[in-house]
Amino acid sequence: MTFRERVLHVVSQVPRGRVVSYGQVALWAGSPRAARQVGGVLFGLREADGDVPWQRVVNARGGISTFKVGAGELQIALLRSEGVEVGEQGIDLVRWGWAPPVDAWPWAVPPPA
DNA sequence: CGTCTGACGCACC
DNA sequence: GGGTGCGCCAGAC
Repeated sequence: MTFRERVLHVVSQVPRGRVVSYGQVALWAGSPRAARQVGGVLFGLREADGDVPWQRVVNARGGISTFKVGAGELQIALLRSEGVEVGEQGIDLVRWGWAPPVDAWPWAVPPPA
């Protein structure tokens, strides 16, 4: 299982109409400080990777971070089409942010009493 | 192996 | 509010 595969797995779990930050994806992919690498993975997405909802990944402040020409507009359009409110300031993560089920967190297992 | 780079994040001005 | 600097680490060379 490569880092890239874990990232795509995590992103694929984000439900329609919700968003997560690069940092969170990195965290859940097992590399808490590898937020930049998450961006690198999404940057290199191909059709062969299937329907990965890359548009649901935004930066920690709810902003769009892609630099690919046109991708930013596309991302905003896709998010709005699934109900996410994208304002001038970006997205309200408190409202649209998503977190995976607690039992999906390997390190979230509470220590025995 | 060593180096470089960057869809980030955060601490500081 | 904004702008800058730097640590981060997986992957490409």
